[in-house]
Amino acid sequence: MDRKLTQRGEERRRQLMDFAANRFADNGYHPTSVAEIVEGLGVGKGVFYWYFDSKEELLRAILAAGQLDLRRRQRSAITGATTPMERIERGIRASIEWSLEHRVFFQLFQFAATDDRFADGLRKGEQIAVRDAARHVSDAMEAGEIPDADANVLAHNMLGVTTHLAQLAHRGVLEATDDVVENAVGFCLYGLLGPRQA
Amino acid sequence: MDRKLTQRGEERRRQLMDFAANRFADNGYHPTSVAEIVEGLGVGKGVFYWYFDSKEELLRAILAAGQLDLRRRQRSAITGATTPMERIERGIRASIEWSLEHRVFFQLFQFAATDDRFADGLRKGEQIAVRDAARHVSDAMEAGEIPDADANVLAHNMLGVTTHLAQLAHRGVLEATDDVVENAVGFCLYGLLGPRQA
DNA sequence: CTAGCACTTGACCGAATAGTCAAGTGCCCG
DNA sequence: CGGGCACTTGACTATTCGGTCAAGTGCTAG
Repeated sequence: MDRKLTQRGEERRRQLMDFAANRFADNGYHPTSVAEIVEGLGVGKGVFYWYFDSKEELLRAILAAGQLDLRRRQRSAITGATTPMERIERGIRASIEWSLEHRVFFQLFQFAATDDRFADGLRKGEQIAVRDAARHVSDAMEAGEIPDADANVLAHNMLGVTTHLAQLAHRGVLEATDDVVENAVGFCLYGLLGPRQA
Repeated sequence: MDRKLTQRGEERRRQLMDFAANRFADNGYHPTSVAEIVEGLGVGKGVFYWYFDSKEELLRAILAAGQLDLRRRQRSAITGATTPMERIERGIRASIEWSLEHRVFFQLFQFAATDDRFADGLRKGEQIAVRDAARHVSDAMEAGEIPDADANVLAHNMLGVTTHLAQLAHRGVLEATDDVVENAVGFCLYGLLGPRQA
């Protein structure tokens, strides 16, 4: 759906995405009906289909917006870092912080990863972030800061740690205190460092 | 639902769980209807509701069966290990192997974690496994094999790595070769080892 | 052989569901 | 002021959903 939107239209579209994202995250994508969304905003059903072709397209739009925001955060986090390891550490921290701050997006990502209709879209964004991280890992290897290994797998390992931590925090299993975050960051960095040399 | 079942009844119940688990994993829980399940087995709808109170209870039963199998595998994997670190390493390997072998269960776990209706049930089983792992981590700390830290968080970090690895493999993002598994295991162990002492 | 219970059938129900559309409303620009 | 387009309404459709149930069928124990 690409329609000419006035400022008022843009605002309405944002409202729909915002409200739906919250309902999807809290109640689940499938159990949340289009009727529920428009009722929540107090508008007619036609409004929804003026802005989106389908419920599926709505979620895709929400996911894309989330990914864009995350990528921006990651990029801005590593500017100014001088060494590859510093870039990696800042990237890890930024990812954890963003995930903790954006519960709704994060939970939507988690769901989307389990549904083939949305997983492909996610993969592309994830791949970009992972490739970025893997590049810094490679740089660190070339600089002799860490031992050689498969940079891509290592990047994924770190993603696994950060993702799981955010999941736990959002599910209330543990509180994401500074200590816990430090622990996770350290786990990643020492996992990267690998066998103690000498 | 607890009903007296003959051998034939047990078999039918198993068939339902088996078929449904596959459909749930491939198509999603919500998009898979009870009608689809009974049609797939070529039986009437009443059969389904003879064995399960609801579609929700069916998934819960499937999840419980999967968790039981995983826990058994983990327990048997660490018997015979002599040191805490050896128990940890064997536990990690067992978890990865099980997750790779049981794609259907694994994907169902992933989905269930995103849905409040099922997440609580999962949590209990996960907590048991994590507590178990955390105990070995604590033991390793007391034995001086690794530096002191929050054993629970460390156990969760490892779970994050193994879970993410299995997810990637199932999504076809990367092949779970021996090298990749070794890399992940090493990442966990060195993450645990932490700062190089002297 | 028969009584009883485990199991099966499939039509049926009310309550959703995603999505459509003809008929507006109201803002903005010329 | 007036025409046109962005936007909104909400009744409507066709379909599907999870779940029920009265009426069987067929195995098995006595």
